Amino acid sequence: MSVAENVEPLRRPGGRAAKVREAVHRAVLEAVEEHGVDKVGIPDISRRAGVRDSSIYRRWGTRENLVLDVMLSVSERTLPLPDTGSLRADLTLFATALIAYLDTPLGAGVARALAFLTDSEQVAEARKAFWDKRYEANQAMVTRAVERGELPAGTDAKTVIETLIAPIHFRRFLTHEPMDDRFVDQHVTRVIRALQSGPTG
Amino acid sequence: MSVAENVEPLRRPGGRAAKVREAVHRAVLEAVEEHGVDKVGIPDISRRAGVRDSSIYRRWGTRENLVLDVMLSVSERTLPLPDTGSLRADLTLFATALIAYLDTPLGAGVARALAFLTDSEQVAEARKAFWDKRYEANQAMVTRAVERGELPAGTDAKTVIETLIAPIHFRRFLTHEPMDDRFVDQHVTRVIRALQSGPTG
Amino acid sequence: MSVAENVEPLRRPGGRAAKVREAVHRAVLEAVEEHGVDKVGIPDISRRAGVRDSSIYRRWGTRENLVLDVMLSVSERTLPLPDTGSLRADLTLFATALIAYLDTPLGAGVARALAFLTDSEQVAEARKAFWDKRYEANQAMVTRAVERGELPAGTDAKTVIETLIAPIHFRRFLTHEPMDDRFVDQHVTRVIRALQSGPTG
Amino acid sequence: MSVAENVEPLRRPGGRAAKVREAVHRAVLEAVEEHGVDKVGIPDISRRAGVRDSSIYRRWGTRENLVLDVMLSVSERTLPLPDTGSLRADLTLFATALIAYLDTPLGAGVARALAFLTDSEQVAEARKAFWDKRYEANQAMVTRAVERGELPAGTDAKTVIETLIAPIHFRRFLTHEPMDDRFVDQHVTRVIRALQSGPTG
DNA sequence: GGATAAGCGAGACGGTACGTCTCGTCTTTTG
DNA sequence: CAAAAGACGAGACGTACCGTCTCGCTTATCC
Repeated sequence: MSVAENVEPLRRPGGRAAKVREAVHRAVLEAVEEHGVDKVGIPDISRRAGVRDSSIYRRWGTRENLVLDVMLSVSERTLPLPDTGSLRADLTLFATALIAYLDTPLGAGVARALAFLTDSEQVAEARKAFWDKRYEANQAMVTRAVERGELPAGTDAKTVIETLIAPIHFRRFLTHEPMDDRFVDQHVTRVIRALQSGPTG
Repeated sequence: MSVAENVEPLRRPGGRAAKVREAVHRAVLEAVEEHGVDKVGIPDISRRAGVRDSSIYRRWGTRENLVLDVMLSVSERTLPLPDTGSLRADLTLFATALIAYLDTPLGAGVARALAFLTDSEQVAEARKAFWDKRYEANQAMVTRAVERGELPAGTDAKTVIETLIAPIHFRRFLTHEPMDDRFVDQHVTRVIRALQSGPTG
Repeated sequence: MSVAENVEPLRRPGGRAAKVREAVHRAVLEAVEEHGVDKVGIPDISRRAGVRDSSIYRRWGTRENLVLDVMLSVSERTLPLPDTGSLRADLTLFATALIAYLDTPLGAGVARALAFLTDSEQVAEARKAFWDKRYEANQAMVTRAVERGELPAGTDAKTVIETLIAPIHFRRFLTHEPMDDRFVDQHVTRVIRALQSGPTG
Repeated sequence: MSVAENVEPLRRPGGRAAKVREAVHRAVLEAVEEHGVDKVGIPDISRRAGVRDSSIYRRWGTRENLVLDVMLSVSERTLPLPDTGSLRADLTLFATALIAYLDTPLGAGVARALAFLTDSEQVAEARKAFWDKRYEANQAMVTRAVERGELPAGTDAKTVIETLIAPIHFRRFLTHEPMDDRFVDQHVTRVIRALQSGPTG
């Protein structure tokens, strides 16, 4: 049971309810892009959307629910799934796109929201769903590499993706270190090595 | 010039100033451990420390400054620097300790604070200092491995540490996936492979 | 447009808004009577009225607005309008009543508030309205005296009242000299003489 | 026992004590002229005078004492004592000068301070002294008029002055109505009439 | 198509955090 | 050791935000 379903009264599209929902969603995205996810306040949203704050509270209950709902509805926008015929090129492209996306207020907002919203049943669920989808979406990239013999048979797609994206998120959100093409290149090299069979220390 | 220096009037230890400082620091740590870093409010701190909120504002100016100061003053507590004679064992021990530390309210608090405090000159500085120290503290582990021939000559210590800790932080703060010994073992294996010379895709 | 109108959301009497308003007004009057108008603080009012300070700020914005609003709403309570058939008796009665009223915490409070509130558009307006009403309310006293021939035709009512009340306020607020019946008697005598035609030096 | 004596440690003039005193006095006058007597704050004074606030507190104890002390030391500046040979002209000149003086920040400040400082033994004393001196200073004006036969023998000087200045203070401090030459002229006329023997209603 | 139920606009309010400012006291440091 | 320097305690002031509630009206839905 997703937050959205929990929270969204299913009404005929185009009706008043839908209009309010869209206006508010748009407003939240706008606000997130401007000030970051933890500065988004209901009054601001209310003004931007031209919707009374009481209506927002009636529908979403709390700021957190609202933000979460919007973030999830937006998490659909998946990153490009490269298919160049080479694992190295695929990973490089994907990493570059991810870095660019995370520099987007939206990209950063979604990740931050998922990461740092106060924990609750719903948030945990939403988070899991989000990352599951992320991992799943990029499975093909790995499958193809295995088929091409670039990765050992039985390689776990999720592990590959995680190994690839973890340091990127780490730099982006924890250390705030910049990432240039050189970093991406070396990082991809390490990822590929990490996934080969070979010496284990 | 660190935040702490910027903010702390250097007075004779044991004097009133020092007493207030200590009480407030203790209170912040307590509060961080209880509710997490972003729920720490001045009134709460004020009550816990038995220090007037106005005194806190006089000294630290804003909540953010205060939290940052405390987090930094605590960042001294460095993690153990294992020296078992084997890179694999060293990394395993370190990773395990890190995971345990990050499950500590304090460990989580420090990282979250550094990661998510509203950006400012000071916060950026403090963050850089924190991570620099982290990386530097663990340099010996790598140096010794290189000397033992477990890692190629010229291996960058920072890269090793980053490769090791990034996925741990990623899981801890972004995906919130649990990490058991098996994960650590496989992860360390990947890290060691990643740092060898070998196929690059 | 008076402060009160500016500030008072006209809501259904008996509703919550009205209850809050009344509680606060009552509290302000109480406080004014106890400590004088310039010691009335929002926290005190808030406690007395059992109304959150934030609600008071929402409605009145500043302490000054609140005090002013209350003072004005109270300025309705007009002094008695004597009609004894004799100007001298009328003035004496009125002066005596005024002196008694100004010794009231409320009377003193209103006058002091009007006199010494920090100047602003609104305060100036309110002050003018207050005194206009005061002067107007007592016009009849003069009109009747003129009709009886006790004062020259064309005598300005406001001048009469001002001549009567100015020294009373002067003593009450500036010199703090006491005023007894003898003072009133002599004062009224001088007022009546002052308003006759006659030698002008 | 005056406030000043009570409060001023008698030190050698020209010494450091005297310097501080002068600087603070000057600062208070400056501040009074700029913002009015009830907005004068110790921090402001402290900055202006280049004297630590704690030094001010050590010497004067409270803001009120300080203001009072300064106001009194300044109350010496007496208004001109006209001597034109005509009561009417004397009163007109005096009234005009008074009005101008009360429009001065200093003039207004002194009167307001005396009128509205929180009541206390000392304030009451100081107030009485101030007005006594005021009345006394202008006695000659009346004496001469009596000698010239412009006022009845036995006319009380204080009454004359009070009758003259009360409405001026009333307008200046209570109603805030402006006073022009025409007002002064008519007012003086009324004062003179009021003090004659004649009909009393 | 008219009754009815759901939701919205409007406007407070309670509760609370934040940060600024002032007054007067107290301690620490310095000449 | 006394005055200067510098907090500190106490508390008012005003702003902003979150979440709740009430009331009246407009829409959508349903009989």
